[in-house]
Amino acid sequence: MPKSTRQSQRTITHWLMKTEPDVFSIFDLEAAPNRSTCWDGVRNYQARNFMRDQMRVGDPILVYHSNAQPSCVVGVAHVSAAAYPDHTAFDPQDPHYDPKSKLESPTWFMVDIQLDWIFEVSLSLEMLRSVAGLEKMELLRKGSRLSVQPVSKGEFQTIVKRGGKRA
DNA sequence: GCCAACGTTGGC
DNA sequence: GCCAACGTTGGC
Repeated sequence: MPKSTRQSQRTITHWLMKTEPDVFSIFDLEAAPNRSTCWDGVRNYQARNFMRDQMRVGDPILVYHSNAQPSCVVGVAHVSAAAYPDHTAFDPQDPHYDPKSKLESPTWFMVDIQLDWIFEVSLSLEMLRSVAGLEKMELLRKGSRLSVQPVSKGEFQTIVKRGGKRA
């Protein structure tokens, strides 16, 4: 997409973001200053484009624990800062270092997210597969690997309703 | 640990 | 531009 039209028509307003709880869990997010963090380390172009070109401050996010036992949607956050360059790509010591990302023309971007609430009930993939209205959800597609992905408003509301709010 | 499904790389 | 080889993600 040409730069001039990158941000023209916005079609997505709700999101799901994956994190491995062994690396950074929703409880780490809860414990972070201001219950917020920069979402660094995304190294996939489609996911980057979503963050850079579509996400806006305030957009709601489902937080998903991948590589967990079982993997679950665990709570709700929102975008608290729009996309800016991911500095971890510039640092040779960082595991997410990428030499092709230059200070003057960064390849990788990140947003900040802030926790809203943790679900009373974690929602596993197995459970979500049985919920009416989620048949087309990207997360439930076989082979789905996108770490930042769109969620429809309906899907979002259905999931939030099931999750409840932890006391 | 296995392996399917993807994304990226690089030879041609 | 094609595509085989390779690396990664992530459920199970």
